[in-house]
Amino acid sequence: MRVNKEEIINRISETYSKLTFECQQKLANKSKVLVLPKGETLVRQGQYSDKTFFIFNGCARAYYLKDGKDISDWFAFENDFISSINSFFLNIPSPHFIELLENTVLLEISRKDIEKLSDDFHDFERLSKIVVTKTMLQQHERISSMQFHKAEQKYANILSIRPDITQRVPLTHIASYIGITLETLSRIRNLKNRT
Amino acid sequence: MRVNKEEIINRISETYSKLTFECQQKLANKSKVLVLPKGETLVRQGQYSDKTFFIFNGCARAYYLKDGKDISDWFAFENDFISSINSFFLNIPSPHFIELLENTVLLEISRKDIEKLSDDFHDFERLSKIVVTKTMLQQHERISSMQFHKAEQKYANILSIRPDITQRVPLTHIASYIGITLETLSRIRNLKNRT
DNA sequence: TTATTAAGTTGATTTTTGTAAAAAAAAAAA
DNA sequence: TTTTTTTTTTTACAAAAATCAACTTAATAA
Repeated sequence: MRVNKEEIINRISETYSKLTFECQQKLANKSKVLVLPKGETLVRQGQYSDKTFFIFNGCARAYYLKDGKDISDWFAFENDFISSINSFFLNIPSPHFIELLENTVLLEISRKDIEKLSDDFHDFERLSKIVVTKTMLQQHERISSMQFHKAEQKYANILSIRPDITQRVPLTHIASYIGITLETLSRIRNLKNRT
Repeated sequence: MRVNKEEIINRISETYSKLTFECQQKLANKSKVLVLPKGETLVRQGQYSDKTFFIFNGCARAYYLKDGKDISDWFAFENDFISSINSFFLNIPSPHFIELLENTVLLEISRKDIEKLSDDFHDFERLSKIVVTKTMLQQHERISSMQFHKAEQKYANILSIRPDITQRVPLTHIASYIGITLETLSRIRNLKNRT
């Protein structure tokens, strides 16, 4: 797949917060386009990951293994950013894996370069603030949804936020993401079908 | 209680990200020190709240009423910021109340002024990014803790983050914050005592 | 295509937690 | 202090969801 780096950066600028031409160019110098197949692992548990990834198209998943169980922590679709957030922000070994759930085109940027760009360009600092703020608001939403709702309500909630998720993400991952077992999710869905 | 505004602003600058003297002065012009007693309500449900509050000392709680039940959404202690996050960032009527759990000294700043300061000062933009990032990381931590842990582990978790919370916040609020009932929390605490 | 593996469903059972109501303890007010 | 109110604990019971195991369906590879 042929992809143009400038087009990706332009999309970031349009989606989050406008960047000057100069800043976009500097970002282009520092970033790398990756075109990768479904199943590819971007980050492994235990490894330091100082990269953040912008999904141009496709989708990715962050998850961790807890007592051998696979627990999904985050999904990112087109126009979302994803990183191993603890490793990226706290500079510790990643507790997460990140893998691609579809063939995906993404832009990779390192923390070092983000820091440099944030130092040099006020508008880049703003963009990164806006990205973080959006993530923070999504997490807040997710906490509300988890805090005193039944499994059925949590599932309804994620469907309302992303109606196509069941077409793009295996149910096991959706289940662990909302904090229920696959079996419980399966039952919920069957109740729905019968009505 | 006598409190010096410059001292509060200096503490913000030291805690999160250094502000130039000029920026600190501008912030002083725009902000207001509040000295309020325990029990005071800062924000009511349904009201637009475009303020953020920095807790110099004391503590505050954001909560909402869901089917008549009081559910704690956030606690803020000294050196934390608190706001009705949906109202503040999305400019919608607040789903939350915010109340003080102790006699509290705080600094109030409006969104309009934060935006202006962020436009005018790169270092203020950076500070606000850092505040949001810290909140985002705390929420991430909280999600992990809620996702696949039993009530007991969730309680252990909050205690490890803030060991003095049981001395400062009624158990009802701690329970709803971690998404369990007061009765369940009470059972957990008694199991602990017997070992 | 067939074989193999992965993903999702179903049922029986157990564990965990919520609900409701009452009692005890602690804190605040008179 | 005594009274009143708030907070926390305790119990019995019900509901929700987890676990375990078997089975079905779908997807992938040979």
